[in-house]
Amino acid sequence: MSPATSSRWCPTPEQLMILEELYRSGIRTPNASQIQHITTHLSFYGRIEGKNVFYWFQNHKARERQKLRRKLGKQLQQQHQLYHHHHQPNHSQLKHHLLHYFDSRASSPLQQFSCFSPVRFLPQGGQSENAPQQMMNHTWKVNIPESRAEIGKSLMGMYGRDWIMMMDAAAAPPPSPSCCASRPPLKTLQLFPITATNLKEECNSDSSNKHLSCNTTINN
Amino acid sequence: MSPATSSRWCPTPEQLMILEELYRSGIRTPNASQIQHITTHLSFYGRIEGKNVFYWFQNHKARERQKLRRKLGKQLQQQHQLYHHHHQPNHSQLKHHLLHYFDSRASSPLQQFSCFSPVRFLPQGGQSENAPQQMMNHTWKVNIPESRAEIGKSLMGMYGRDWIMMMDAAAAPPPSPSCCASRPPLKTLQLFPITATNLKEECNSDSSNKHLSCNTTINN
DNA sequence: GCAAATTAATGATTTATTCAAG
DNA sequence: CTTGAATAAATCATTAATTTGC
Repeated sequence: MSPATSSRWCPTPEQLMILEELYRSGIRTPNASQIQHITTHLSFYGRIEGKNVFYWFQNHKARERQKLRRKLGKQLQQQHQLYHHHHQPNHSQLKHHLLHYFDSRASSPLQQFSCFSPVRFLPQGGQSENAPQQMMNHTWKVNIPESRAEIGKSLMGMYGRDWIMMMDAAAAPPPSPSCCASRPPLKTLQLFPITATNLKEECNSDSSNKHLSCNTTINN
Repeated sequence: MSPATSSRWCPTPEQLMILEELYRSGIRTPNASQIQHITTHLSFYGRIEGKNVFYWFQNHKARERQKLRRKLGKQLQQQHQLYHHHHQPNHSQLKHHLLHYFDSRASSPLQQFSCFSPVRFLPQGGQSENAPQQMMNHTWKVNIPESRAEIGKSLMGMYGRDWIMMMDAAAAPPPSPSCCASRPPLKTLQLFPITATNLKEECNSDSSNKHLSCNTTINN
């Protein structure tokens, strides 16, 4: 029960706020670099690891989706029994269409190709171009001969397209590992100069079929 | 299309054979150490990475399961319409029971607790106790201060319980990276002195309910 | 007020499904 | 058509809210 023995990550309010803001700004499936940066940044507010960020986005996306799914289901059902009793336009399918909003590939195409752009917040200034080699974001085919002992804790994310490898960003143990350490708000505000492409979250029924038609025509 | 650019791993026959043998011997969900060892060993027969091993077991387990599922489904259905036409004993549930064979936690309990035992094959002799620190299998809370540049390619397996981190075992580039490089059989035979606990693969219908009862009574 | 007991949230794992190379 | 790779869905498990009886 001691905070050091706590088996799972307990996000501080600041961490949570930032994560949610990033999510709102369009990030759904951060890749290795993004996770690394986010983790580094958030580690300032408390202990955190890459996997926590990874999981958080995965869970949050899934749960927002299911929330929306439920809401839409109820809504459509209601609408249905109010108006036309027959001639059903296949609700589940419509729901399915709408839910494409949450697909990481479908949403925010910008974030798929620019590695760092969505996470422009590093408090140490925006010199993210100065230390690119720390990320080794290009290949996982290098031969590291023997220095096994100093691997980092690293992440295999069967995610971003290739397996992400990154050190745990939360190297510095924060002085107050317990939750709810309310720090000064800091630079949280300059975090999101992001061209939020297509978010909208509480999606309102329309304009989603374009997505789908695009998707469905691709395969088969 | 060139072997260096090939987008996905193409297992050599030897690699495949060994993997299947390991699978038959009871391994379903190898943990970090096991993946590491397997990868190291298999890398002798051709280029391979930890994630390949990881994926292979995942896919193989899933597909054996679905194969069995289909077979059982057909079989039961057939039996059903041959004999008693009514009084159905809930087939889907029975299938569900049988499929517990494939659950990594349910099967081969030995492999869950002994890290190295199922993979006792290291060709360099069984001195696996001499270099334990290369695996860092105890904690993911160490601080690696700055040596980011020499991370390995590492794996985050949201698998064994904690995130596995391991170097890619296939450090040495094999002379013939193309598939189907038939090497001499080598020590493939001394690989499996494993106490195969409960395998049986082509499971024959009975004896599976114990599993389930054990599982269901635990939670709730 | 305050713990024990319940319930709700959510972090972490595992399984199922889908995509796409060959 | 097979199967390696990737993603989404379902599930498990632990922590936080909340309720309840005292």
